[in-house]
Amino acid sequence: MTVTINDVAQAAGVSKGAVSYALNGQPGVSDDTRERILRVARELGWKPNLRAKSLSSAKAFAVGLVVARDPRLLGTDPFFPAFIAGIETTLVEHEYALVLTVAASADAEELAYRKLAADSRVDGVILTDMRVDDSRIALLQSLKIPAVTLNRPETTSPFPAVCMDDTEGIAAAVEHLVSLGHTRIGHVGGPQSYIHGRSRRLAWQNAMSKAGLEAGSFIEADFTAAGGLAATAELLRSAQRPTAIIYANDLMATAGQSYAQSLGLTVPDDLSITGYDDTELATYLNPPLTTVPADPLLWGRVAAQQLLSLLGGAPAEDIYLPSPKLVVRASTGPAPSMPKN
Amino acid sequence: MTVTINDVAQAAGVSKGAVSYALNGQPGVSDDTRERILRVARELGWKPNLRAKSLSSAKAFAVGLVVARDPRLLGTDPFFPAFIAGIETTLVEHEYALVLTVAASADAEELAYRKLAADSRVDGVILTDMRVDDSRIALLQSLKIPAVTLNRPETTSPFPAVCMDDTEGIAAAVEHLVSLGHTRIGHVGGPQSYIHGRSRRLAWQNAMSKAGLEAGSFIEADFTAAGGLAATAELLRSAQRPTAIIYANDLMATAGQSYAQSLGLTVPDDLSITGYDDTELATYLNPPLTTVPADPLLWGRVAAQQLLSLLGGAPAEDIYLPSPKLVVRASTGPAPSMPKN
DNA sequence: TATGTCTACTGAACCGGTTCAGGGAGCGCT
DNA sequence: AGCGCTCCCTGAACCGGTTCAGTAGACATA
Repeated sequence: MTVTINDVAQAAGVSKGAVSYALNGQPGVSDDTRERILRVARELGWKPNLRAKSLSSAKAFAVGLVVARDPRLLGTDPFFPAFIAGIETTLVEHEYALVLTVAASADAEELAYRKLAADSRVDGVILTDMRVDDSRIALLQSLKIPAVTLNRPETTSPFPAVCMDDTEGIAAAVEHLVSLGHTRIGHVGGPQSYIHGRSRRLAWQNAMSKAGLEAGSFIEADFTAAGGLAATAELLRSAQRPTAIIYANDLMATAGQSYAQSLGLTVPDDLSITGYDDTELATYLNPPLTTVPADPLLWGRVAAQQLLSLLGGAPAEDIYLPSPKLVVRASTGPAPSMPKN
Repeated sequence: MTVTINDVAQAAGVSKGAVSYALNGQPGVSDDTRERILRVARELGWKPNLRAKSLSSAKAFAVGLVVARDPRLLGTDPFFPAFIAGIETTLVEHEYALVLTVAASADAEELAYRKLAADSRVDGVILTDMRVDDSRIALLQSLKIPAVTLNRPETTSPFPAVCMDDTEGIAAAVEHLVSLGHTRIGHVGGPQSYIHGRSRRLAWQNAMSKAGLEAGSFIEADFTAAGGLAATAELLRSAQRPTAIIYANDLMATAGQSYAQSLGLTVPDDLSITGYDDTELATYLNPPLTTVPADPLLWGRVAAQQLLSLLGGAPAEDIYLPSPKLVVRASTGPAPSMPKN
C-alpha cells in the first residue's frame, strides 16, 4: 500500500540505514548512492511517515497554543484568530502543525499544559496574555517544554520573548488628546493582572504626568463590551467627568462610545474616545474610532519563527517588533469648552 | 526515565502482551492478573506513550479544522473562536487534540487537507463554511478522511451533517419587520457561493413572497464591515429605498448601521436593521441590534461529538440542532410613514 | 487414558522510521 | 608487506506500544 523506507532500500539495493542517511542529508553515503536512493524514493513516491518519525526521533513536529479564556467571550476578541493565522503562516513552511487548546479556567489551563506534555503532543508552546507573576513560566520549566512569550514577563523567565511595545501608542493617544486641549482624560483598562492591562495603564499615567496633568480616573474593566459599558457609565457619572477616555481595547471603546451616544452625548464633540487593536470594525463605526493597531498577524508569525529557531537550538534572545503608531480618526476632537453635564 | 509497558511487564512478572491486554481492557488475561498489572502500572506511574500508540494503532488521536479565510479578515469573524471552543469542550473529554490550520487561498486549503492526510495528523476533520458544490467532499473521500459537515451540502455527501436551520431566524426577522409596517425590506447577504449565504437570501425571499411583498433589493456582500458599508450605501442610494435591511451577519449590520447614522438617518426611525450571529457587541451598540443568535459553541461541541462517534464506527446520521430564535432589540421599529430621502 | 476444547499467557513480529557499532574496501605511509 | 586511517555501508537494536500465532495447562468428554 504505502511506500516505506524498506521498499526504497530494497529497490535501491541498499540497507534501511543507508536510505535514512541519504534522505536526511546526513553523511555516511557516497554522493552516487545518495542520488540513486533519492531518485528511487521519488520514483516510488515515498513519503515520510510522521508517526514513525515522531516515535523514533521523539519529536512531535507540532507546537501548542493554550488559550485561557471564557469560551463565550472568546469570540469577542479579534486578536486570536489573526494571531493564529500568523502562527500558521510560519508553521506551514516548516511542516509543523498547530495544536490548539481552549481552557475555561485556571485549573483547566494548567491541566491543558500538563496534557500536552504528558502526551508529548507538542515540541514547544507560545504563551499569550502574560500575567503579572505568571505561574506558567515555572510550570513549563518543570514540564520541560520550551516556550516563547509575548512580551517579557516581569518575573525571571528563561524563555525568549517577542515584544511589541504598547506604551508608545497609549502615550501617543494621551499626547494627541492633550494637544486637542483635553485635561481630564480617563482610562478604562483591562485586568491589571495582565501585563498588557498594566502596561497600558502605566503608559497612560506616565503620559499624563509628563503633560503636567493629574492622572484622572482609572477604571479596571475586563476587555469585554459589557465591562466597557459599565466602566464608561461610572466615569460619566463622576463629578469631575472626563472629556476623553482612553480604552485598553476597541471592544470596550465601541461599547463606551455607543453608551455615551445613547445618553445623548456626541462623540467627539462632548466626549473623545480612543481604542486599542484597530479591529476591522473600528473604521466603520460612527464616528470611526481613533485607535492603535496591534498587528496580531505579524506577532504570531514572528513568535512561531522564534519558537522554531529555539527548538532548532538557537539561543534564547528577545525580539523587538516595531511599536504600533496611533491611527487618528473621527472619535477624537477638540475638548469641549463647556462640558455638558 | 519514563516508565514503559516493558517496565510494567517486568515488575508484574508477565509479558509485554499481557500488559497491553490488561491495560486496554481486552480479553486474554485473568481477572487476578489484570488487577495485578493495573496495580503495578499505577504504582510505577505508567503513562501511555501517545506516539507509540499512534504508530502501532495507526491513529492520530486528533481531529483537524481547516479555516479557509483571508488571515486579515479572520479576526472579524466571531464565529470561529467560539466554535473552536465548542469543539474543544468535547475533545478534551476524549483525549483528543485539535489541529488547526489556516489557509488563505483555495489552493492552500486543498494543500492543507492533503498535508493532514499525508502526515496522518488527524483521524477526521470538521468542515465549516460549506459551499455550493463543495469540492472538499470529493477531496476528503479520495483522501479517505472521515468528516462531519456543518449543515448538509446540496451535493451528495457521505458524511454526517450537524444542521442548524438559519432560515427560520431570517424568516422571523422578515415577519417582525412586516408586522411593524415595513414593505420595502432589503437584504445584504453573504457570498452566494456559501450555502449559508444562499439559504439566508432564499429565506428572506420566501418570507417576503409569503407576506405578499415584492422581494425588494438584494446585494451580495462578503460578510465584512467594508462590504456591509458598500452594500448599505448602494441600497440607500436606490430610488425605491428600503425602510429596513436584513443583514446576513452582525458585522455587516453594524457597519451598515453606523453608515446610515453618519448620513443623518436615525435607526430605527428612518431605517430598521437586523443582523445575524448575536455577537457580544450587538447588545452594546446604539441602538442595540435586533439579530439571530448562532450558538457556535453548541455547534462546535456537537460537531466534535458527531465526528468522534463516527470515528468510533457509528453510522453517519445527521443531527438537527434547534433553530435559533430572533432576538428583538432597538434597531428595529415601526416603518416611517414618510420615508426621508 | 486418550482426545478435544477452552483459558491464560508468551514470544515474536510489526508499525516505520533513527542511530550506532562494526566490518570490508581502498588508500597512503613506512 | 604490514599497518593504520578514512570512507561507505550493513545489520541490528531501538523508540513503545499492538497483535497474532502458538503453547502449556486445566478441565471436560468419550
